[in-house]
Amino acid sequence: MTKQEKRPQVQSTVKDENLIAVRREQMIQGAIKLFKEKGFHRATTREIAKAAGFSIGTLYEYIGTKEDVLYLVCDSIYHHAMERLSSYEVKAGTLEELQEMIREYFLQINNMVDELTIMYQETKSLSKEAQHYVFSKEFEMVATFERLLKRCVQLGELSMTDKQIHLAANHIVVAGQSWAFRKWALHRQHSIEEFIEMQTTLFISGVKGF
Amino acid sequence: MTKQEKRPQVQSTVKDENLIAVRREQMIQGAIKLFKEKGFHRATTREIAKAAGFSIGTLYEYIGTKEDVLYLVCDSIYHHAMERLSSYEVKAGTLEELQEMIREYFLQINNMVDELTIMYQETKSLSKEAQHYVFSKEFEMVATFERLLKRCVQLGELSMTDKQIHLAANHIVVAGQSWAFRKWALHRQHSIEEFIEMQTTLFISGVKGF
Amino acid sequence: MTKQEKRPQVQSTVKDENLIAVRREQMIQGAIKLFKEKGFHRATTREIAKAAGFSIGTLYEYIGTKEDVLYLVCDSIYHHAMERLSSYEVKAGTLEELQEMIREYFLQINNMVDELTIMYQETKSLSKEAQHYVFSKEFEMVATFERLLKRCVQLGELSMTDKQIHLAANHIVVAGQSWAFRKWALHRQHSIEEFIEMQTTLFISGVKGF
Amino acid sequence: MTKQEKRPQVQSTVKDENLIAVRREQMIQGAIKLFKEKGFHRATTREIAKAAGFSIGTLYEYIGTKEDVLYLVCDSIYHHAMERLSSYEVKAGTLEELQEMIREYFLQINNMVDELTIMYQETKSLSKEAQHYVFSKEFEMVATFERLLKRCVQLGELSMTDKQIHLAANHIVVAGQSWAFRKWALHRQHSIEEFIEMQTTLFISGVKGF
DNA sequence: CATGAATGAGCATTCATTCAT
DNA sequence: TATGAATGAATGCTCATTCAT
Repeated sequence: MTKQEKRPQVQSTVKDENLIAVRREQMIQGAIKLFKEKGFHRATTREIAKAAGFSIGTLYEYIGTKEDVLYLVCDSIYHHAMERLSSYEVKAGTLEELQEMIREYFLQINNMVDELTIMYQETKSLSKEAQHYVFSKEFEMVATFERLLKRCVQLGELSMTDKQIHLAANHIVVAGQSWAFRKWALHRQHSIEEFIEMQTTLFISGVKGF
Repeated sequence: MTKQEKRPQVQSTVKDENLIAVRREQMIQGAIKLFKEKGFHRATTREIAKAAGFSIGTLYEYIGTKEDVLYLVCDSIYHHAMERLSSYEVKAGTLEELQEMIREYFLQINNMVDELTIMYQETKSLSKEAQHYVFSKEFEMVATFERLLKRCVQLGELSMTDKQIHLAANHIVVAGQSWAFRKWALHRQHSIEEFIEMQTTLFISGVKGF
Repeated sequence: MTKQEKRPQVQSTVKDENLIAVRREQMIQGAIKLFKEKGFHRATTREIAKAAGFSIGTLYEYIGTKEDVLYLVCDSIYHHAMERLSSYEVKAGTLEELQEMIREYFLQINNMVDELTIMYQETKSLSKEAQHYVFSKEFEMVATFERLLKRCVQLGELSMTDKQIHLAANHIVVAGQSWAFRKWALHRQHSIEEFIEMQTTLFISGVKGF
Repeated sequence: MTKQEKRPQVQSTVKDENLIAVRREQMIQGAIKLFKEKGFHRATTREIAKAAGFSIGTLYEYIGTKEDVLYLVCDSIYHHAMERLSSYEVKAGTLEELQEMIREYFLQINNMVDELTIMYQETKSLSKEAQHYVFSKEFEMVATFERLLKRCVQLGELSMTDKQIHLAANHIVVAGQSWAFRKWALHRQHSIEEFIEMQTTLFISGVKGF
């Protein structure tokens, strides 16, 4: 099991937990829109507040630092994009299941291309602590694929060492991400379906080669 | 052949071309060191000047904008990292050549892990024009792998459609990059040699599956 | 009638119109004092803010550019100095009325010698747009004298062509201004009352000569 | 007689007086062209040097401060424009001579409208010392008209007190200057000949009124 | 809780002046 | 004498953060 990173806490002077959740959601949606356009650094806190629909003063009732907004955004993106997948419980351990999992993962990425692009580009602006937390979420995704591959190996569907499994899991995670961060190079020439199909073939044939 | 993008010009008030080259090199080296630590946005022009070994005034004798420093850095990195490889002329068109090419590419990335990480992370802060230029350089790298794969297909070593070739070329380029930008996930568990070997196997077996 | 120039707008991030008016007034008073001493170019925005009684940050909540301060100052000076006069409605059309008008105009200038000196000297530092606006205000002053002279001609008090009227109106406006911008040459030798009396004689006799 | 102001000295490291004169003339011509376009403050020393046809280093061999350039320019303009006139020796002392003198003065101004505009606008940027010097030159011009008027009074052509003479002399000097600094208001509607004729009439009739 | 005016440290950039060659 | 690279103080402006209302 993965070492469970503690979710960094974001300060708020407001008590009502419910309100906090609501306001932060507004904030996140506004910020995502803004960051897409100008990136984190070029977006000002005033703009973020405005995009969220409230005043700069209110913004600071719900966060401690500008960086908190970025963290909230990254956390939210990961939550929506990967939470379901990374808690996936391996069932059969067949190549079909692997294929299906890859498909789910790639489709999810395709659903959130812009959001994920933000995440990949801005993560480095987070504090070390927050960065670790985000990385740990991604690590869970890798771990999920590892579990699945390991199962396939156990069941004799594949033959791989642990190192190969680790690398292959990372590999598939990166391949998925590349659909987002290489949008400019890939989307013009391939549909998501083609991309999934080809990547799956490439990967499955690849790991069979081990 | 690739459409040749014009290299964006960086302004200088100094006339001596030689001196410009020298000072810019100092600047680039200092900036790389600095950007590694704090990233482009958090590095101030004064710090850049200091890291380069001269005053802020002198810095601005050799550039027009802070962004120019980033461009110079990216350009230099790409130049050193990829120039030789992306102008590679296909010879035999065998799988061995492909393997060798992959190896060269990955080793080159390993040589410049930190520099390339900077590049991948900061490119988006460049002006659209400079971004295009940098992307075009990367595109050349993809094109090189495409040429090689295409040759392999022509010679019957592989069987792939053009789309598959395009995707596979992108794939291998990304795989190489991941050694840099996923340092935190990969370097602890794999040596570069292992990484190369496994990725090569994965890739060659993969494309054979087409 | 004069073509009505649009008053150039000065940006502010503050919403309370009332507060804007108050702060700008502070700013104008501080700036006038400062510009008297060192002129617009040598006064720094920090000094302006300090003279206004607030911080540099606050200054920029009420203006967009340093130049805006100058515009605000010029506009304010003209407003206080000339607004009442330049909207003057001709009544009798006698030489007495003309004399009285000149007197009013000169006295007004005498009230604001320093402010007007600033205006005459710094106008050229305004943007073309703002310059036009200020010039248009001055043009109204000229036009007022033109209307008055024209009336005198209609009533047979004077005999002048339109060109002569135009020139004479400009002449009297300049004569008034000279009391401000030639302070060094005139104030030591003449009191304002003497100046008014002599200039009036000079002018009235002058135009009678046409 | 006028108190003779000492001409402020401009520092130079070069010994050859002849060369100094040549270089300064180049400098003045370049600077005038530049100041017309952007004014003194916005023109940089580098631009001045370039406009003069030599390097920034050389510029500073012939002046001590940027302000020296402005002083040199103002001095030169006054020299060319007024030297001849302000050393004028009164002859007959008739109204015809007065008229002729006014005409000469106005024509001279018309010849150098742009240069004089520079002078009127930038004088205030000079050091107090240099300002005094320039003012003293202008004072000589006033004094010349005073001498002429005084002579006319002596010969019974006019009847004026000393104060009236002083004011009238200032008046005519200002009237001439207004042809330059109110170019925008006057040149469109009047030719220089019309302007001279009307101003002369206005003035002569005016002073006759005393 | 919400607001938005106030703050001032911080930053990119400019430019007059110097001085080694 | 002429050159132009180097310098760094100075400046306009921004923006995260605070706090009185």
